[in-house]
Amino acid sequence: MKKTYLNEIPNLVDKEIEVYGWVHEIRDTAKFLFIILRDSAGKAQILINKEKTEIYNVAKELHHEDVIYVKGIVKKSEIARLGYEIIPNEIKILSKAKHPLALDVTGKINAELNTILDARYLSLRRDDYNAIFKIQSALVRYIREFLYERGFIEIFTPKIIKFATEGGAELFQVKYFDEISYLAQSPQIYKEICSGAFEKVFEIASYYRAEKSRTPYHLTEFLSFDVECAFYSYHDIMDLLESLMKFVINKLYEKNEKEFNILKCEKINVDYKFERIKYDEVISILEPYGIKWGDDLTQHTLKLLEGKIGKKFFFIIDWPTELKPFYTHEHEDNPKITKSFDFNYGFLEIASGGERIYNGDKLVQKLKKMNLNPENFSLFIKALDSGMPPHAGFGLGISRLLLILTNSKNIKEVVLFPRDVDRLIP
RNA sequence: GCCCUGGUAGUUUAGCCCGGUUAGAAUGUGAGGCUGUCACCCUUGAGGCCCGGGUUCAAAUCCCGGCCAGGGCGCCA
Repeated sequence: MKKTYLNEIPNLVDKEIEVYGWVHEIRDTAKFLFIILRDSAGKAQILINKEKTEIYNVAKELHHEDVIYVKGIVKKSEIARLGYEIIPNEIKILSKAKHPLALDVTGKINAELNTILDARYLSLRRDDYNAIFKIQSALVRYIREFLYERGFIEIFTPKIIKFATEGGAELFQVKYFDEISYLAQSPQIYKEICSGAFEKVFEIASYYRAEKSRTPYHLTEFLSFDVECAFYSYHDIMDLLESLMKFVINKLYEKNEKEFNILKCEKINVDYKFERIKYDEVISILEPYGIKWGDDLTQHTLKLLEGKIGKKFFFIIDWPTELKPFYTHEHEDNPKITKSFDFNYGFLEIASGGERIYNGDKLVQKLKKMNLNPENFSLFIKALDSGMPPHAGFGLGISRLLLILTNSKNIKEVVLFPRDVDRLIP
């Protein structure tokens, strides 16, 4: 016989099955011992009659999170709240859990975030965290589904890089044999180069920033979803991102209802046109708060904006040139602003992108203007000089999106093994 | 890096303001009991004041420093 997964048992009434899983709950009454068994697919009640001493002698030794094997008959039950139960003919303990455990897997006694992270080996077994990461898996799957359907090529770019190229975010140094290298903070130039060959590319991977940020939204290692498309304008890219978001979120609500029910989080409505608000308009909305043109929009500022326009998905477009990275393409008729966008849900930035400079000479000019060394970009400049089409793209924070979808409070909750300024373990 | 708040059994939490109690509870864990439980229930045992210094006859409680955590800010292609 094969392992039966616990979600299958309603179809196996009166059949003998073999199940494997973890002891989730134990209730000990006068005549019966009730074990709630949990596996990756669901839960089932094991009903043990204490008069069956052979089985009871094994079962009375059970503790929370012990791993067991049960062979038994599935019975429909009016009394059992799950509707079905398993009457065992044999129980084996495969792996003992040493007590006390670091946290309560049933979630009846909650644990602090720090405890939850330290004991990820247990908190991932909790229904809520389990659901979050099943949603993450589905989210990535639907992104791939959407893009493969539209002729995109998935790429894998290097995470160990030679040059600390830009100002801005600090990079982690890595000893690379006899030279110094860095952990990539984005696939930017590599995905642009790839778009010059494949036209439409994407990558889902982790990147690194050595910033001592202590916020509920920043990590030193974060999962990014990057897209780059040749012959796309920034409005084309926003169209793509908007339809992708609608597809992915609707599909999640359709296919992963079980997980969202466990999390008890309200569905986010995406059934509207995602507004594209010009940076200029944002400034005029925020003028009463002393925000002026040229200011970056901090989280605090964006919270004020959310208060004005409400909590929804929207784009902020046409950012001042000096607020955007060196590769961002300016508007031809007004070089003070760029063909760029941020994509937000309320105050939280989820993605940013835009059109890129695709002419080598222009890029060199721009690098010099920003006090960056063109020599460090020689590969990229050659690529631009070798027939680089106009192109645009974006980078999206997967965990920030997951945070919103699962109504979580801290990004560390939705990352399996988060890395922040103070946490390198587990 | 700055500001605020906190740190009490494995976990979660009361007590702290107003110093003196066998430091209380829940859950988990050991023992026993209980008519099918479903946050089962009942009896009973074990288990705790972050670290260092100070004030005081006396510190979980007040003060200072450290470490750790959470939040706010800053930093942040």
